This record gives sequence, C-alpha cells and structure tokens, in this order.
Amino acid sequence: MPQASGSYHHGDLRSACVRAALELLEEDGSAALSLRAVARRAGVSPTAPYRHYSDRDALLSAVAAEGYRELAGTLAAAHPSPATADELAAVAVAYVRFALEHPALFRVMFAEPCDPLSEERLSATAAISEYVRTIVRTAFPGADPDALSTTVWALVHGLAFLHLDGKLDASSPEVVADQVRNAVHGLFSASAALRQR
Amino acid sequence: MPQASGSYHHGDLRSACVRAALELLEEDGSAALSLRAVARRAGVSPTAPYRHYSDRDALLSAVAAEGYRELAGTLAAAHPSPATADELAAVAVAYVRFALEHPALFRVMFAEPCDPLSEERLSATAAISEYVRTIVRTAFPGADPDALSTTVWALVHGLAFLHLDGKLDASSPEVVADQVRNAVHGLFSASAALRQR
DNA sequence: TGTACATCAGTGAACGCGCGTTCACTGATGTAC
DNA sequence: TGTACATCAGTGAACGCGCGTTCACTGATGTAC
Repeated sequence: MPQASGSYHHGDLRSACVRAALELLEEDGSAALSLRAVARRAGVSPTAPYRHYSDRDALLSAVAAEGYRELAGTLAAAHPSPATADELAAVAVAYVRFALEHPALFRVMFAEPCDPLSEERLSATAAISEYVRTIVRTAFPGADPDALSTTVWALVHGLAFLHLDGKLDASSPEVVADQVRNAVHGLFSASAALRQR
Repeated sequence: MPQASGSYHHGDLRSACVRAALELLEEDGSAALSLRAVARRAGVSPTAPYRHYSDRDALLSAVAAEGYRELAGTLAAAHPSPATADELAAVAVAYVRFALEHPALFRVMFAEPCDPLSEERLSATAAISEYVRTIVRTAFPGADPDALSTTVWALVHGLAFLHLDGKLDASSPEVVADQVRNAVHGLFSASAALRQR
C-alpha cells in the first residue's frame, strides 16, 4: 500500500531501496554502494533502511537477487530454448551484453562475496544455473548435462568478465558480439582441431 | 642498495610496498587495499609511499602486474607446452587453483578497473594472453588461434571466478580440480554431442 | 681528503570526507472494545 | 461510531573509524670542487 508522497511513512521503502540501489549502480558504474547513498536516493533518513534490512550486506543481497532475475529475463528474451550453435551464441551475446550494460550491478551480483545465508540470493542463482542446464540438455542431448553446463556457463561468464575488465577488446557492442560468437563457435570446433596423437 | 634496518632511509621502499601489499592481500582475503595499511605494514609513515607511487591506483597497478607475473609462472610450472586435452586441463586446474589460493590478489588483478595507462600492467596482461595463444597453437594446430584462445581463456577464467564467487562448489581442492577437468574435457566433446539438425 | 651544498627519501600533523551503525525519539497507523 | 493504546516506520544527532592526500619539514646521501 504505497503512500502519497510527502507523507511520513514511505509506503514501500523495502523495494524503494532496491530500486534506488539499482539506479545508483547504473549511474556510478562503481560497485561501491553505500547504505547512506541508497537512503539519500530514496529520500529518507540514513537509518530508515535499517527497518527493512538488518545491515548493508542484506540490502546488497536483495540487489543481487534482483539482478539475477533481470539477467534471467534477458537470457530468456534472447532465445527461450536455444538448440543450435547460433542460437546458443545469441544467448551468450545477451549474457555478455547484460554485463557490459550493467557493469556495477554485475559486479555486485558476482564479485561481492556471496552471503550463503541469503535464501533469496541462493534461489536466484539456482534459477540461472537451472536455465543453463536446460539449454545444454536441449542443445547437447548426447552429453553429460552437469559437466557440459559448467563448461558453457564458465565460458560465457569468463567472456563477460574479460570484456568487463578490459582484457578483451570491448570498444563497441559489435566487436564484443563478434568475439563472443566466435568463442562460442570455438566450443563446437575444438575437438575437430585437436592435435592428433 | 638495501639499507640496514633502523636507518632513516628504507633502501627499497618501492618494492617493499608491493611485497607488503601482497602480504596484506593474502591475510585479509579482501581486495580492499589501502595505501595507509601498506605503509603501516612496510614500517613507514603513511605518506612515504607517495615518494614512489603517485597515488593508490599506481601502487595497485604494480601489485596487479606482480600478480600476473606470478600467475604466468604458475601456469608454466604446471606444464610448459600442453598439447593434449589432459595437459591442457592440468594448466586450467593450476589457473583456477591460483585464483582460489590468492583470492584477493586475483580480484585486484582482474576486478579492479584496469588502468589503461599502466604499461607495466598492460605488458603483464599481454604476456598471459600470448602464453594462452601459444598453447592453443600447439594443442589445436587446425584452428584459428585468435578465436580459440579466447574460448580457452574465457572458459578457464570463468571457472576461476565462478568458484571464487561461490557459484560452483569449491569446498575442497579435489572437487574443484575435478570440475575443472570435466569442464575442459567438455570443450573437446561438445561438438560430438551437438544436436543434429 | 675535506667540505659545501643540492637532492633525495623519509616524517608527522592536519585536512575533509563518507561511512556503518547506535540510540532515544516521534509521528502515523490500525485495531479492540 | 469513537476512543485508547499498541505497534509500526520513520527521524536526526551522534559515535568512532579509516581513508587519500596536502603540506612544510628534516635527516641522509652523494657529488663537485
């Protein structure tokens, strides 16, 4: 039950904090998010968020969980159930683009040490890996889904971070997309190119 | 020319700062490294490091460069020129183990936004990717080395971060090594398992 | 060989900053009778 | 329908902290003559 603005009670400060945090992450580009900045952005005193989050980490976990949900939506939008190499590459491109378009959020999601007590966070992560596993089952019916979904996730995740951290050329979205597509296709051509022994 | 301890001049504060920083990163496990803490650890006033580093970022770049050199040494020690899938997997295991044994250093190396002006840092990164490219040329003589070395690096780098950030089970070195080996072998079996269309 | 002096590499006090968190509080809300 | 009161969701002052960086300084070093 949201209140009229200007009222003493905020109405839905809990989710307003997450929203404010996401905005700050988008603007700053830095993953250093302070509770005070979030409160300021939400138009509330520095201590108000403590009504809803026990401490800074708790808020951060909520933000990360929201990030996972957004990422999952982005991937599903890229292709609901990729089966070919090209379709899989399209999902990979979406993953990396998400990281580059939301660098600070992506770092909060992954680089912050994961609070193992946050159920919300854990279940959001689990959703991602379940999605990857489903993809792998569809695209590689002959493979061990556990092993290969780790391969696929790691490959795509590594591409995201290497671009994010400037180890691979990320000067334009097109360049990035090409590199990701080539790298994913490398996954399919590697065994053919393997040295004969 | 190092001085006797107790003398006014330190002797080699420049490298002592890097050493102190590495020690702090090992102990803390946190990548939040402060210039003041480094000076404290080096036994010197908070401002002394400014004689050798223009600011905190400059020191951090020097630390990261040292980290790259250590990583390169670790990889070469695992196998100088891997050619088979098993040998390549052994190098991958060494990469991931390095990340897990030096988590804070690894984060400084990669997660800190790369200062594009630090030559030392750039050349140390370039050495790593050149090493990967050489491996790929040896192990996959039939492939495009550019594309496939990106694939390989990203796969291994992704494995490192997913373990580091608790997204994959990192409860013991053996579990990690198995996962990494399986994931790398997945790279070689993927095309065989690809859905026929 | 001795000395004057420039330069180098430290010191230590001080600055302003934003942070996470605590505390006692108060205004608003809603419920039992 | 009206009222007393418990509970909820904010406020705002204050705490102690460590940080990066500046500044004027001083002790040590080394070199030219």
